[in-house]
Formats: sequence, C-alpha cells, structure tokens
Amino acid sequence: MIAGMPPYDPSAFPPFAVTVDLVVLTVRRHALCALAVRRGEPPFQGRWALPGGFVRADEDLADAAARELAEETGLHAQSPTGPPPAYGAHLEQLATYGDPKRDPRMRVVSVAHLVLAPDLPAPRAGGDAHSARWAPVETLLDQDGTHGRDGELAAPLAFDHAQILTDGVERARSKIEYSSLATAFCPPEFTVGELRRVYEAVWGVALDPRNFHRKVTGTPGFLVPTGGTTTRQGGRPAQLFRAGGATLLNPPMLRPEV
Amino acid sequence: MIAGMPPYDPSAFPPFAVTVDLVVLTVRRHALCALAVRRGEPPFQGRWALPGGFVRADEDLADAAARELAEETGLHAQSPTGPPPAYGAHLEQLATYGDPKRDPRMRVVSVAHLVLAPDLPAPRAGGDAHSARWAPVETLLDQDGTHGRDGELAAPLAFDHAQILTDGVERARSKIEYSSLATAFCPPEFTVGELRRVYEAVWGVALDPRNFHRKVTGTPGFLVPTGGTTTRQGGRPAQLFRAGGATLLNPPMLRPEV
DNA sequence: TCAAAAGTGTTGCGACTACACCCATGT
DNA sequence: ACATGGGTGTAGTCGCAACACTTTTGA
Repeated sequence: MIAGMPPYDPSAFPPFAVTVDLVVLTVRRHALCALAVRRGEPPFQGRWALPGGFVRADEDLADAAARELAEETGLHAQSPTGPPPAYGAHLEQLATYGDPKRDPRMRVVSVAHLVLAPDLPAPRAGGDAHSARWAPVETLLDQDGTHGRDGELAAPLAFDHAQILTDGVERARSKIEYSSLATAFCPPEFTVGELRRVYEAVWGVALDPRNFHRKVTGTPGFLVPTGGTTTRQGGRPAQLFRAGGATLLNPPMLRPEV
Repeated sequence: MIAGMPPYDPSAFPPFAVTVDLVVLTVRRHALCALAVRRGEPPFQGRWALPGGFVRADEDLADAAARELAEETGLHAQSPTGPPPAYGAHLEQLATYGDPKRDPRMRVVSVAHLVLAPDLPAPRAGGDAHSARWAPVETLLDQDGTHGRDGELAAPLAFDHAQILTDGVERARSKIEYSSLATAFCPPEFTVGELRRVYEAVWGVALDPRNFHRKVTGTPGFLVPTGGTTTRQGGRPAQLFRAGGATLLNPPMLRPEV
C-alpha cells in the first residue's frame, strides 16, 4: 500500500473518524438476545443502537472494543487468540462498515466486534449510555413491529446497526457449528442440557437430547467433566462440565435443515 | 454508538487515515500466488508489499478496493453480494488492521480485502505501483529465505502485510470448503480436472481425481456443463463446465486431514 | 406414583475413501 | 502401442437421525 504516494501530508487524505460497535450476544430465557443502548441525542435520538464509541489515538481496535464492553457490562473480554474464556466473554472482530452516508454528520468508519457472553445480571448503564438493556434479536430486527409486544423497541435500530446485528448473529450461528464457542454462552460449569439449550436458542431449532449428548461428550477436548452434578434443571442429576481446550470441532455440530 | 458524546467536533476524535489493502490470490503453475508490489519509498523502501491505497472521501470501502484492484490488474471485481463472477474476480472484505504502530508515520487503519482471480497475464504496473508481480504465497511468507531460490523476495513483507496475507490465505482455504468460490480461480469455462488442481494448489494436498469428479458433478448447482470439450490438458477430451448458481455447498468439500 | 430430565443401545441410511476398471485422445 | 488424463462401478467404513429404553431425582 501507499507505494508511490507523496509523503504523508494531513491534507493528502480525507479525515475519518474510526469507531468500534459491539454486537454483544447472550442467551436469556431460551432466546438469543443482544445488548442495546438508547441514544440520548440526534441523530436517531431516542432510538436503540448497538453500544460503541471512538477508538482512541493510541489504542488498538480490539482494545477499544474490550474497553467499551467493560464500560457497558463490566465484562472482562478474552482476546481473539488464546484459550476459551474462563468466565469472561469471547471477543472477535466482525466486519467494518464504511458507507460514506452511514452517519449523516461526517465520515465514520466503524469496526464492528462480536461478543458472546454468558447470561448476565441486568446491564449496568455505565459510561455514557443513557440506558441499556438486553433485547431478543428477533425483536431488535423486527422493523415493522409485527411482533410488537414491546412497542418501545419497535423502531428500527439507528444507523446501519440492523445490518451489523444481522451479520453478527449470522457469524455466531455459523461459528458454533465448527468451534466450541457455544460454551462462551454458558457459566463456568454447565450441563450438557444447558449447552444444548444454547444451540437451540441460537439456531432456533429443537435438537435431539440423546444424540446431542453423545455427540458433545464424544468429541475430544470439547467438554471436561468437573466431577460435580446438579439438579438445577430438574429431573435426574446431570454431570457438570467446563469448556475443554479444543477450539475447532471435527466433525462439526450439524445444524438441522431449515 | 456515540450515545452521549458531545456534538461532533473535529478535535474530539483523533485523526485516522483509512486505507484498503488487497490480498489478490490466483493459481499459477500449480501454486497459490499473491499479487505483490515493490515499495518505491520509505518506510520499507524496496520491500515487497500488498497493493492498496487510501479510501477517498466519498467512496465506500468495497468501491475503494475494487478501484485499487482495477488500477493494479485491470480486473473488474464482483461485489460480495450477487452471483459468482462471469469472468471477473471475487471480492470480499477480509479484516481490519489497526495497531497504532503498524505504520511508523501515523495512525493508519487498513481494511483488508480478499480477491480471488483466475490466472492472468503478467500484472500491468498501472497506477502508482513501481513494479508488481505474482509470487507464490509460500515464498512471500518465507521470512528466512529458507527456500531462497528468489533472493529478491526473501525479505519479509512490509508493515503487517505478512499477517494480512496469512489471514487471507486461511480465509481462502476454508471458504472453498463450503462454497463454490474455487471457480473464481478458473477461467469462464473449465474442466473438472482444472478445478481439482485449484483445490490441490490452495490446500497443498493431492485429491483423488475419481472421487473429486463424482463429488463436484453430483453437487446440484455447483457446475453446469456447457456442452463443449477440450483436450488442453492432454488425454481423453474433458467436458467443459461453467460455475453454477449455487454459492453454498452442502455437503461441503472435505479437506483431507493434515 | 408420576413427571421430568439424564443418559445408553440399536438400527438404518447417506456419504465418504480406496481402488479396480474402462474410455478417448495425442504421440 | 502406449502414455495421459477423463470418467464409472463397487465394497467397506464412519457418522448421523431416529427412537426404544433405562436411570435418578423432586413433587
């Protein structure tokens, strides 16, 4: 790049603002939910949006995303490289959105990041967010308010955030197929049934509990038994597991035909 | 994003330059090759780098990438959405690189794009590139010059371009597994054997010709026979095909174990 | 005693691997 | 004739879907 360009001159390139936006996903009450914040000022005042903010002068993109995440949720994010999070969220870069008209005020390029988090207490409205909440992805993307049980959320998301959220959800849906990332939605210790309900919520399908159990316990490195059991789901006590070291699942989990 | 920020003030956010860098891959003489340009000025003067350049003030990121591609190769790129290219390259966003120190002169955020192109005549050193050439990926990433038959290319790529190239190659390797994108490396009409040699070059493995033939011709929408035949590879005449409409392969092509 | 969830066994099927074998051309 | 690559047939294996069945708790 830059080969043959004149020496760097501030007027030689157009001014850009660079931000990070976050698609923070979790599973609550059998539904895939995303973190949304309400905008306190124009444009799109009063509308819901994805959390995010400016990248600072000497801050890497992933650091900016982790900082915004901590400000909004208190979560400590795990960097893209490295083992699955102990009890923190998974963070990875999603995509970059730079349509010249995506922000009416000026040229903003936003590097979207995807976060997968376990079910958390209500988000703390920390930092500069006027209010924040978890909302089912389906509701946030339901632009017509067709399922309008929650009129407050019926309006479409600000900016191009509906597209960003759609892309993030699709990334999450495909990544849990061939990686062990679904465990990022679970608490540190969890049962096979709880993990299965994560897959069912993210994919929006029903899975056979028996075959699912055999598949995940038979995949080396996916799950490690902790020795404990729990009956918090009712019924016969279930073994507790934590995430194993494997990150890539081979063979992958199979998403049923649509 | 931006919720609660003060009204936009040019001094309220740090100045960024935004560029696009291109990982342009093709298959030449049974080897996966990438387009590299030689830098004409510091930093990294004389070193090889990925092609790229500044995003213009009113230009979308994908448009900037397509413009740079045309300037370097004359290729007309196909946008990410839409059917496979007739005879143009496939273009998609790869990832964004924003380490504060990745360019010693100033803060540059680069949105890397991946291009898959058929084998082309020698690149025209158009635009501002002092010189450009195709080089085997293995050579470009061989930082020690261990395979140093080409001393000129032995030095590592400029900036963080070795990382970007590595990421692009890995994306290409995984995407041809579950999509029909390998056809983007082929001319408009091609034989099953030619397509197989693409997979072999990109993955660096040998595939069974008989099973490969059955698999690709048996996947609906992957290949469409044109009716013609060719003997350009020698031996018995082979049917010619063009890329079909399918973009996702189900079941996927299987990459042999490593 | 019953509901609920966990876990195991078994059968059939679809897709793959490996390889034997035939086909049609250029030299 | 023979080398070269194209293309078909077939047997064994692996992994999954489907579902019958047993286990262990709480109410």
